[in-house]
Amino acid sequence: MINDYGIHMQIYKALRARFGHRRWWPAETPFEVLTGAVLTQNTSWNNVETAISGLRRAGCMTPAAMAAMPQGEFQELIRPAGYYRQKAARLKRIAGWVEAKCGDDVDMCALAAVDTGVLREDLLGLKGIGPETADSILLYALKRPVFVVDAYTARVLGRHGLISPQSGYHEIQAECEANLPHDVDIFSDYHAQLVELGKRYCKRTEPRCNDCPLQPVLGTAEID
DNA sequence: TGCCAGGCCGGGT
DNA sequence: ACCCGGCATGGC
Repeated sequence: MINDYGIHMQIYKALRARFGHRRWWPAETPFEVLTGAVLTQNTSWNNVETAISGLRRAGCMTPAAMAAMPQGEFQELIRPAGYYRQKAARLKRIAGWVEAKCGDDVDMCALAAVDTGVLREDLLGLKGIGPETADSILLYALKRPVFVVDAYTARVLGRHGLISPQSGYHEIQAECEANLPHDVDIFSDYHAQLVELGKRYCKRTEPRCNDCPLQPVLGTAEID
């Protein structure tokens, strides 16, 4: 059977045929995924890349180096990513937490032993890590089968009537996880595909998806 | 040139 | 349990 997993698997196949396999998350190490996940909060990835390059050049893309860096100097390094005073304080504390758990290990191997649910709660307990950031770290850095919901996901699925307009993070996540195989590669690539679709066809400033590649899958019953 | 980008926190209802 | 203002830079 092809359609065992329902509508989301069909959408995924259509998007993948259209866009090809996406390479996500763009990062050299798991610790860099974590760093990027915090820096990209309500911020364009282009700005985050500038900040990440600076951190790499400064030798600051490791838990111990980041935790030890003077606050003012660290602020200047991440300034291009915006909200730099907030993010500097939070990210340095998060780096300290990682160092306490893993030492100066950019692969954060020690976290591999921790149960996903426990790890998620630990991450959510850190100031500066909310649901999306926690799940991005779990999926893209630590390879746990957790579906990530972001602004693109909610907008794309909402405009196609696949979720109710008032559904929150966990409802959207549950809807996707219930209709896909719990597989890290599927979750990763599907999320990346939805972002690509959003960027190209489902911009926030436009009232609806134009020329949407999903129409063959969804039929004509488009909802706003 | 104002609006937006791969959210989260804290205080208020 | 929601709702809101604040946080800040760079691109279009």
